[in-house]
Amino acid sequence: MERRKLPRQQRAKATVDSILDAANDLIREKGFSSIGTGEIAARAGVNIASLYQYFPNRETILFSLYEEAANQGAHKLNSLAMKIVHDELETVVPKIIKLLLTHYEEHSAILLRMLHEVPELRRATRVVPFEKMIGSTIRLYLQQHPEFRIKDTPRHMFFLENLVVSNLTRYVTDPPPNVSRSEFLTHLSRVIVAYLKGSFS
Amino acid sequence: MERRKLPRQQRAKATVDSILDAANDLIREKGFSSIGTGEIAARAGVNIASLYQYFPNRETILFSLYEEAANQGAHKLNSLAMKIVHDELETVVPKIIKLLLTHYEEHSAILLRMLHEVPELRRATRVVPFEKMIGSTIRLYLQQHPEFRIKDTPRHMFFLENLVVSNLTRYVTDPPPNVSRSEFLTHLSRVIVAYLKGSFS
Amino acid sequence: MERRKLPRQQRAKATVDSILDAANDLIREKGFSSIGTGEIAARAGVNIASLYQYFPNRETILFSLYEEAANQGAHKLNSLAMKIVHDELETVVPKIIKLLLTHYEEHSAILLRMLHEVPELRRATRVVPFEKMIGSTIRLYLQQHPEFRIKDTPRHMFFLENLVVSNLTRYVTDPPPNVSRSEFLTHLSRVIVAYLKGSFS
Amino acid sequence: MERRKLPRQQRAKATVDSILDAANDLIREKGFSSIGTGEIAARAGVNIASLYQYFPNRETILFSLYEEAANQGAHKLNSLAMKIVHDELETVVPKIIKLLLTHYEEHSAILLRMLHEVPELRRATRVVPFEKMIGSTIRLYLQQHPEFRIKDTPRHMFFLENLVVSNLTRYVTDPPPNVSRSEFLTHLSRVIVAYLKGSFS
DNA sequence: TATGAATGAGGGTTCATTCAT
DNA sequence: AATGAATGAACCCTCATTCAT
Repeated sequence: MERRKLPRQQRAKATVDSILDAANDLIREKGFSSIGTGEIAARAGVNIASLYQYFPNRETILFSLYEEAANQGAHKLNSLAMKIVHDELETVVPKIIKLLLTHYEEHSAILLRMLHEVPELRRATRVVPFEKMIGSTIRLYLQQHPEFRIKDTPRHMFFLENLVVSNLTRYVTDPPPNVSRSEFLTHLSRVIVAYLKGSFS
Repeated sequence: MERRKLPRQQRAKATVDSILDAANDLIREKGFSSIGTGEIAARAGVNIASLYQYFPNRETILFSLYEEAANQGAHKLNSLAMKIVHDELETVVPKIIKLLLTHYEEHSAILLRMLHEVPELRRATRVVPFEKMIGSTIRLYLQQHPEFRIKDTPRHMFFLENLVVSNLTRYVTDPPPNVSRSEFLTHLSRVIVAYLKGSFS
Repeated sequence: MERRKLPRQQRAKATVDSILDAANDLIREKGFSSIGTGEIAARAGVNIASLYQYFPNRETILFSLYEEAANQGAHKLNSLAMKIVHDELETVVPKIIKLLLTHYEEHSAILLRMLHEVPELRRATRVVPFEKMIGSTIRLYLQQHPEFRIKDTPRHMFFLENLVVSNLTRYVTDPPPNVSRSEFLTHLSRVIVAYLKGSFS
Repeated sequence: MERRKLPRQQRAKATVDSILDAANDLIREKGFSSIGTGEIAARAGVNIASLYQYFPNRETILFSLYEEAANQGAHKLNSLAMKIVHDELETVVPKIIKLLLTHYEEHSAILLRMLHEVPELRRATRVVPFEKMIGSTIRLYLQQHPEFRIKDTPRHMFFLENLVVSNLTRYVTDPPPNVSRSEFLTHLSRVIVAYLKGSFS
């Protein structure tokens, strides 16, 4: 699951990037299971053997794609969280949710469909699902705000994480008719805030 | 996508069933993408050409499997809903949720993983996802209870359906540690009831 | 190393035979390492997938070829040996040697070059080298003729087997100029007889 | 088939040597057909392109290896032969045989397996098989000892050369159980002497 | 009807060798 | 002179599906 060798020269970096880009494009167009290494190489304008100099097998290409999108998202998420960690809850949540929605929209194929459609990836221990990263951020937030009635219990973490991830996921992959983006964001944020404030227990 | 011919004779029925059973078993063991028609036929003790006499292609087998599990679930769901439609909300919801959880647990491979891992199926118009069936039941219920502050608006339907389905789904496929089944059921039901009673708007 | 399935119908037997024949021809023409499954199938006029229905991998094809040539030779050898077992040594040996030479000549590519050039075959435990079969026959003969001064000791077996096999082998693969076939046969037989009679010990 | 350029500098000589050594090691470990140029270069700690600066193709590397082992053996053989050319036959033969056995044992992979397993080498006209070198020495010896009843006829050369080479070869590659080295050497020498003295004609 | 046989199309991967810096 | 990068050509093998008895 490791890359085979790291590109040292500029030319090689370009090759690797074009491979990754090509894979990305093809995934958006055709899904995962139907694309093959040959097709990726062809689209990238790269010899198939070159592809295999940097990626030991097909899976690793997909894995790299996911890793990149997830890490980038986690980075954005954490940056924002750091900045607004001391704001009011009603302000924080919508901002976070909006950022996540945007990121999911930009990388829906990779982040949302890939782990589902290629279950082997999930089994690859090195893959840390983006959802877990979101969960970590939520947990961190809760720990720094002991005033919430909702604590870091397994149950609440489960529901919270799911509340966030599943609604975003579904809004992107299976968008409901007649629900505008802002309407969705507002409502979801409100539900989350209500949950955090413990309107249920 | 239609079955090729309906089995009129007893023997043919048995053949079809053995194919479906074999597919079911293999799916549980190895997932979807890795199982092939030859393997299914072999496991079923049926000649590969016979298999193609009843199923025009690989997809149809999977489709039949899904259809059966979904319809059976919908049937159970509706039966229960009819019986308790006039009970109190706090009684109705946990019963429904429990039934759904049980059904999902029994058919997790088919109902939860298959549509995700085999995206072509989702595109097949004839497949009605079980989630939609759940949505319909919810909608029906809402229509018969105009006293709820939550109405049958697209937004509420979206959140409600998702609340139910995603939590059940995730509880089955990615069970949280340290959250007991009954704890989960209770909490989920409570959240749903709260949502229905409009604790958020 | 087992054949994958046995041909039951006449058609299938023909397919298998044509594969084996094609492989045989190609081996004579080009050697072993350079021929591939695709080439064999093409030459045989058979689809590559059909080939793999009867042979699980490339090696097995070569193996089958060897097995057939070796078994056929062993059979001829034993038939002859049974017939003349009670004749005089000076009569027996030339007949045996001539038979072996003829068999080697007919199957030189398979029997003489294959085991050398494809060392994996030798490691395949199921392959019984033809040379061992010859050795067995020699041993059997010695046991039935206790009057010889040469006994069935490891050392004598080693030399005898080698005397027979290596000279025949080399005569076929690397024929000496100016040594006629009959001259070779006569001389080799004479040496063997001398060795059997113990002109050395 | 020529080396591409002769190494003039010290560093280049070292590079060539490390390539040859690496190839040698790999051959002992894995055989011939399975080792590739990339592997050799990696093991030698040399860039693959550098390798191709000294060897125009894969074959040449193997060829160089053979050439070195064969020439070294021929040299040892001739040195010894010169020294003892006037000794008694019964003394000469065992010494020669022992030297050859030792040399074969030390270079069995190269001298015994390589020409067999890589038939292209044999076809390369520049390769003079070690066996031919042995044959030459035998012939030379016979010419200098006209008192032997065995003359330098094609037939006798064929048998003699084969007697020596094949027994040594087989003893090394396929050692018989329960035949000690010294027993083998003694017996083989005795047979050779007997043959030279014409105990058969 | 049921079964053995056949097949087209592709899919992942490797290797010897050459190019460009 | 030495190295990282690139590549063309294969090769082994599998699978969904159809044919023929």
